[in-house]
Amino acid sequence: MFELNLRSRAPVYEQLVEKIKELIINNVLKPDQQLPAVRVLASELTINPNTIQKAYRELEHRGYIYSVPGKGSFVKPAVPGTNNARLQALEKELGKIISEMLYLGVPPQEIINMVKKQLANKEGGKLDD
Amino acid sequence: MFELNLRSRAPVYEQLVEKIKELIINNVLKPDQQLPAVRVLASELTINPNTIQKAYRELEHRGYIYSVPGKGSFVKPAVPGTNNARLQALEKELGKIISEMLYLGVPPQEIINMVKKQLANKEGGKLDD
DNA sequence: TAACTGTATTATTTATGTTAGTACAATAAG
DNA sequence: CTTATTGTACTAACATAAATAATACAGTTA
Repeated sequence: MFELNLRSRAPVYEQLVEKIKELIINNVLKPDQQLPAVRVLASELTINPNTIQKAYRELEHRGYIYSVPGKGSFVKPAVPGTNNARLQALEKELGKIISEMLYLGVPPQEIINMVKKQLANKEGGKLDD
Repeated sequence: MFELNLRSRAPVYEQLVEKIKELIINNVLKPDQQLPAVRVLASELTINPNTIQKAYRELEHRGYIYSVPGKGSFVKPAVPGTNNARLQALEKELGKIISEMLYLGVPPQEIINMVKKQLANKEGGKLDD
């Protein structure tokens, strides 16, 4: 499914959260699609099932998946306009990145072009549906 | 100078790195300006000098400050076009944020408007010089 | 019933962050 | 030269978090 960097200073469960979140955001994992079972994924990645469960618990807490005992864990369909807190955090992050780009000497117009280019790429990516 | 969240899961030295980096990027700390001495800042924040030194070491490694034994630690002037690796990382981060905004239902045009608004704010901030 | 799901619990090991205390060389000012 | 500052280095001790290991239990499905 994906790979992990065991040497990284970032905890394994955090890496898992980021990777899976990324797959969900990029629509590689579709809404209501079932995720690998805790034990299965643990076996594939040769890490402890508890670590997977910790990642799944975190993903559920952040609203990206939902788990049903006895059935499995599934991708939670996104409901637009629901996550204003997260959106506000993203806008703040965006501000930090822009500030640092300016600091590194990138002209404002080039930053806008970067964004437009990224948006164009994502639109193209929607053809995955 | 600033405040720290000792209850946060983020290590104190990492918080320090982020805060100081932010002050440098936003030009609150000017190029070649001297930073507080390791022991002084440790005393102000009532934390161990070793923790401050660890943060300073990290900041120096990332290219934001330079330290001279016997003299002090200073803000390193940014040289545009020098940090392509960091710029590439920022562009990647930017992509992630844009992807998540789209995922949350933000229209592309609104994202561009956000960026333009942020850029306008930063231009205004340049009046600090 | 049997084989799967998620979930919970306890104990142990390992890694990292933080503090504490001490020490040394370079710099600047008296 | 002396003194007080600076950054830097080192070891030891402690606290916390991450990760593993080994079970166990309840809900679901065939």
